Amino acid sequence: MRTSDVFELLRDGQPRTRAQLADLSGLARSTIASRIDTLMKLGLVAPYGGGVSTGGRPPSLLALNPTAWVVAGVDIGASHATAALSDLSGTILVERRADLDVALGPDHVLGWVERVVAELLADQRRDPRDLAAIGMGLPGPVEHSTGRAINPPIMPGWDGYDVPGHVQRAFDVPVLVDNDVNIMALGEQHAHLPDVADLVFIKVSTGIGAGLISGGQLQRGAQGTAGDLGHVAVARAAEVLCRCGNQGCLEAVAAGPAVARSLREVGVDAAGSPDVVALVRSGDPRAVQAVRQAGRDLGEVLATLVNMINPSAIVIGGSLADAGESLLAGIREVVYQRSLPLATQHLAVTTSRAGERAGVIGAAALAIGHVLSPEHIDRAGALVVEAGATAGRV
Amino acid sequence: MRTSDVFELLRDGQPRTRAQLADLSGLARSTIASRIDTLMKLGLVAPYGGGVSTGGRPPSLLALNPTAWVVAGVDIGASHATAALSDLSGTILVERRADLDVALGPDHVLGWVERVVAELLADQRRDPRDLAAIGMGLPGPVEHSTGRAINPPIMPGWDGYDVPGHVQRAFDVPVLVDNDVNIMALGEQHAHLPDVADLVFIKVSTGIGAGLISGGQLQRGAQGTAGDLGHVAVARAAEVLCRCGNQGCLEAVAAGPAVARSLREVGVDAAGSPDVVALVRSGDPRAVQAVRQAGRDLGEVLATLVNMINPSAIVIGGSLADAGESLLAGIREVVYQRSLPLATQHLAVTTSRAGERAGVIGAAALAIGHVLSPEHIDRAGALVVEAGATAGRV
DNA sequence: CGACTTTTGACGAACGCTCGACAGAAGTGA
DNA sequence: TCACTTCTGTCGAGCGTTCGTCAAAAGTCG
Repeated sequence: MRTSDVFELLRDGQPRTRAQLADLSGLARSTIASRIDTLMKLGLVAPYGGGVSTGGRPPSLLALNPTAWVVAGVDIGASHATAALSDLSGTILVERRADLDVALGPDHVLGWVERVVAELLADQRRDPRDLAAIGMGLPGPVEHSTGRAINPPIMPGWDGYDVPGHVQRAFDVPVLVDNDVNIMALGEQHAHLPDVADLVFIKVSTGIGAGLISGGQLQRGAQGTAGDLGHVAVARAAEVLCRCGNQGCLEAVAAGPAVARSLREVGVDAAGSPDVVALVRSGDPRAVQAVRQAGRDLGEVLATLVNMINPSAIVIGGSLADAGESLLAGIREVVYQRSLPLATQHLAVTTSRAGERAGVIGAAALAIGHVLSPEHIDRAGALVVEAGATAGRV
Repeated sequence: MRTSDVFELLRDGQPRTRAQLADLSGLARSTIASRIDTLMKLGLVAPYGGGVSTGGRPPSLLALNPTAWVVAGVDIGASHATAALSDLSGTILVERRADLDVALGPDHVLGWVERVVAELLADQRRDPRDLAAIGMGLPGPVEHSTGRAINPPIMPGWDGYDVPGHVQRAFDVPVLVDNDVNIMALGEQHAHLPDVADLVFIKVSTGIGAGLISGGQLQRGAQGTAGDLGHVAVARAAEVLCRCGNQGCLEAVAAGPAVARSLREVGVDAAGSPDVVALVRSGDPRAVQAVRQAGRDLGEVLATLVNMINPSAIVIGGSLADAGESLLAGIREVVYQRSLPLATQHLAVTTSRAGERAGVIGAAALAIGHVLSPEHIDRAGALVVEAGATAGRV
């Protein structure tokens, strides 16, 4: 069948003529035509304006049609949840956010997810059958291959729960689940496209975690616990006891609650990340200093990370990242001093481009990556051909 | 063509009958038969003893034939070089080692390589055309995609040199080049097969470097400099000046020369790693203590690495690794204390299984991975079919 | 030793994919 | 308006792949 290899040529979003596709693929124009036909039946490819005539009939430009299907991206946090609908280019069409305690358990939370996704579909006047896949992020360790949470610390009732199974009773589509920080890393990668094969996303809020994208692939590690930065040792935390029971953890000095605590110790009233951020924005020098120091502590760990996995971008997100340049300055200060020049010469250290939406964008990207994979396209193409279907039903 | 998907079923080395292959692949027995025929013409698959009859004609077992082709694995060190011939299972058939200064330049060194590989082929009475590919490791940063060294510190004359181009004038086969530590990581992965998708190899000798295999893939990073452990900061080195010009580098306290220096400071005569290892083996308590401390320093960095990329095995190699358990004990002491239980519960910290041969085994594995890739197999299969060739010539 | 069972290799039919050709459509330029 | 150019879509021919069948081969079992 190999419908997918023609699709791959259009995957970059650039419109092309049939002749160009034939040249690029080496196939005959008529072969291209029949495959384009399949893709147009699926709705994945659509005419894109008219081409410019060179003296004869003008060619028709063809391009990926991002509106063929929609996917849902869901970001479950500890105390809130966001669900969004996205087209196939990763553009968020509609979004809904709610306060929702993950501790209410999977039945309650997934019930909300299913209800809201159905509402969003209705809102967009899309047939539920236009939904091609669902991506979801959970605030704890997830076994990506099965979509189950494993020993999550803050999610009572979720351990080993079959999340895809539950959701698929409502929507019979692929459900991809991953850790929320991994999801956010994917979201940032999407915001930095094209050409970011090696990106590290750091989330600094109540805890500290990282999502690692290396060689274009999300790295999950042997037990799926890769990216656990929070409990790496840093010098300044040597005497500080962490909630994990160990001493010296990064999280114990650089996460939101730790920075707030350090401010309280010098008489500033701050309860958590939001207070700290507000103080920094108001220009409070003690808060700026405290955040910058947290950045240095973080930078100590990131310098090691840079030497080891040599990313091209480090993106800082999470609630404390809203403190902006103060945090970045501390990080850069240490990273550029402690890492090798070769590794840092093209390294960008920035705050999140996707912001609060990183999670849902990444969840949608995970779903899109699945449905636009060659295997999925070929499967869908074979179905539409054999059925002689009239529209993009799969 | 898709000869490769049948080959993939035999890739694990297990012999199977045609009927089993048909079941596994879902193809008809007759289809399997014709593909097996192609693979047997290539020599890649051969009859493997006889099967057990279940009442009728006994089936013939088929298995991958590792002797169909040979590959060369070459490990270039700073002051010595090793070249080996390997069959397709990664078994080293013959090996030659020589003192050879890499600073003599690419012409001299690659001349040696080409001469020795030709000799080894003659030694094994293999036709030079049986050579399918060459894998090579160089002691410095390498751009793997082009096979060129980039800004190598200890390889004058090699910067930007087209290594594959030179070698291919002597042997017209694919030439894969990589960093020597990456190559050794591949060698260890081969020695730990099956099922080591996440392995970190650490080489401790004059310097300290790491080869990272994550998700089954060698991770090279954005500039190809991933795995640079030597210049990560550790607490104990804070005041020590490193050859890189920075202070606090791991290498400055835990590499071979650093350990030797620390011994000289307490009056023990030791020039480098070999002396240190000899002293440890003789039971000198000061040397044991010094090596163990180097292990602790290393462990500090590795604990961070374990939390971040969550490998299933850490393998220690390089000349200082010959000091054995003393070094490992120091590493384990810190890693198991500083890393999260979830990440360490299935973590193995061991010395190299492949030992001095890790480099050539890994270089051979790199070459084998290339020639047994589906693309290469299909290309070779198409050639043998269209040519109606009589033997496994490609 | 002969009947039976199971595998093997060969063969021809069917199928699907790919290609080139051709007629029609949609513009340009005189 | 007409000749010319270029693109589109359809169609039949050709080709390779895949499959089922069948006779021969190579065992087991009574």
